[in-house]
Amino acid sequence: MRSLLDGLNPQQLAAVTLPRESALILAGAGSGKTRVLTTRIAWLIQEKQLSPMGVLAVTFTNKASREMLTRIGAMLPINTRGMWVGTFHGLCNRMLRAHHREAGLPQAFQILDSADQLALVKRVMRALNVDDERYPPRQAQWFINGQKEAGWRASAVMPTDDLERRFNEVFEAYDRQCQQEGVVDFAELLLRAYDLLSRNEPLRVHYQSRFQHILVDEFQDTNKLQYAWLKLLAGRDNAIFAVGDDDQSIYGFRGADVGNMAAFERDFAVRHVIKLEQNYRSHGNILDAANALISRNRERLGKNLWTADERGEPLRVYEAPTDTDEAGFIVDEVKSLLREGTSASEIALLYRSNAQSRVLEHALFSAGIPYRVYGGLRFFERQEVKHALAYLRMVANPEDDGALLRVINFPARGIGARSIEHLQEAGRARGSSLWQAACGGAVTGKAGTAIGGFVRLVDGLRTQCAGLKLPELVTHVVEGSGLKDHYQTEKDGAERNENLDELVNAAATFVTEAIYEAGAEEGGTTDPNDPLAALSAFLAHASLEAGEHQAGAGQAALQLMTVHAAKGLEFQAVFISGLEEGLFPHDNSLDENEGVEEERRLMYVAITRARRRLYLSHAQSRMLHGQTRYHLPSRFLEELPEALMKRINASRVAPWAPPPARTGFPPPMASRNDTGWRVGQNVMHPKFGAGVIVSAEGRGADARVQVNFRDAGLKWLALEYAKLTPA
DNA sequence: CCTCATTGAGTTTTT
DNA sequence: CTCAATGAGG
Repeated sequence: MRSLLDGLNPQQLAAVTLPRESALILAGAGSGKTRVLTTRIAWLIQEKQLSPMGVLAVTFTNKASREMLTRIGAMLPINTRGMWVGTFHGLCNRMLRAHHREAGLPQAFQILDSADQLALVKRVMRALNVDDERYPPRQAQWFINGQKEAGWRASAVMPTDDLERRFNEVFEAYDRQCQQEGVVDFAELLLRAYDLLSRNEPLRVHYQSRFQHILVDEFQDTNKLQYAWLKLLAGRDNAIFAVGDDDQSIYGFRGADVGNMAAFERDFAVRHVIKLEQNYRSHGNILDAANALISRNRERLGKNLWTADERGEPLRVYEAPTDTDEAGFIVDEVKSLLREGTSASEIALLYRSNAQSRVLEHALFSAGIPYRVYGGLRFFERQEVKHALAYLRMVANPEDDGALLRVINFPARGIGARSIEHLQEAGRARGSSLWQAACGGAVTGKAGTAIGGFVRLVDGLRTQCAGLKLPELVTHVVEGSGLKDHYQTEKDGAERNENLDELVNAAATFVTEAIYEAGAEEGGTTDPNDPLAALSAFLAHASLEAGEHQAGAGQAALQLMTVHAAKGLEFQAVFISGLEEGLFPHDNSLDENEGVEEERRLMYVAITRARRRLYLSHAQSRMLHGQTRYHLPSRFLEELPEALMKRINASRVAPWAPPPARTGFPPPMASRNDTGWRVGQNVMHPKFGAGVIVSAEGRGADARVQVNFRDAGLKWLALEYAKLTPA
């Protein structure tokens, strides 16, 4: 019989078979970290007679947790359903559903996604009369999430300035409103689960004695609250097996704290730190480039990837005059890769920000190459789906003001802004939900009649749905709400109605596949046969897995995504485009603490996605926000060893050839000025260093140019005095 | 109350 | 440029 441990290298084997004690596994890119995680779980169950229910395995994405379950299922003859393998949010949701009473939540509590949350923040701010010019709702949302992720409620926050004081008032009112409506945001799922365990000793003891082994994937991405939750579950006796890579920490901007790795070593007196440094993914040149780049970072735990594989090809570097040319180059190369037999789905086009996908898409579309963009609008975030979900939320819990506001006048039934304001005033006056205000006939007159119609509609749906199974229930709501009819008559409604049908399918799939895992927790109150519980579980699924339900996923298509979205994936050939100062590294990250280091890690992640071939490209000029912008090549290009690279265009494009005119457009205002310098030209200044000319004006003694310096920023220079040299 | 036009802002993002 | 959010007019 084939052993679980066959084919593991010594480090992997050591990690998999560690005794029951906390350990940190530093797993480099492509070093087989998922294999180690899943094999350890299987090994514990098979060789150490650990019950599958004694394992808690946490990941960040649904995809990763599904992958883990699939692999465990392939290794062991057990039913993985019901195992506690999931995302932080998914597992907290599960815990809160099972103990909603102890957690102070209604049985049918709903989960707000970011958009729902922002809407609620805005609503609260309006109620508090907060000036949204001085206090932008987005920032308030960011503040609230930041506090929660650090483990703080509004009552515990010590505001340091006026802005924070105001935001904290919003925070407090927001949480009160959430409680009244019976809704929780993503961060609240974690905070509430943490509070539940820390306050409820019997429950804590119960889970602590159950989860003898806790395994954490992508540990470098945990935030303070997630770490605290893990510590609570670990208690004194349980072992945490943390797998992570500090070099791939790219979510610092949203609260991930690499410091948790050091804290973990200290707090858990970790004796075994195992480094997985053998890379099974990339050719030598690619790996060397990645190593050279990341060695520039100061804050590292230290790790050097190596491969037994051959050196492979050099990295191909291309400098294009414009973003359009860059896209054209990429399309040409893609075509030849496809001709050579590389599968389209094995080719990835990566970029730093989503806005950059447009040019690439345009070029690919014109060339007739099938592609798929990740990170677009997700299924459960589509307008029509959100509307249907809002009706479903009203069925599950009519106190949900957010859901009510979304659909009270959709499809239009004559309830305008004024009527809604009246309703909100009434709700505020009685301290009740909008639904109760509406039922109580708080608004009179013509508007009252319309509102009454809405109340009867929702009441009708609620009674009619009482005995229905989930898929029928969804069908009934989609039709009974009038959404179907509404989109039937709208001109672009056909696709929307297809998505509504797809929602019914999603509900049917959910029932057969997912629901029973959530039910029947010991000590819990969730009954899988209770239709309300089923509906709540489905709605939670919709919030927590917004992205997973995508059409046309399986087809052979080129993969377009941001570098962030590419983490964890690998491809035969990878293009990293837009390697320009200001874009990658991004301007907005440069002034942040360690911002450049995080950008560099991002670049490291990008490089290490490639197995065999890696293209790096940049453009001298680029359309950004409707304007032509000129950027210097990214510093990251200079940080890669020249010996590993092949500049494939050196002969084709002279350094300061004017960008060719685009057909149908006036030529970029580059060439025509009297200063003797060209916009877009790279220059050197004795004091300010490297820069690029952004604009130029005047002549003779008045001639001056505006230069964007990499380090010194934007400057106007009088050419009579400035010692500018071409670079 | 609804539709069209103007204005303004615009990293990365999973849950 | 392109989307979202406001404001004027039907």
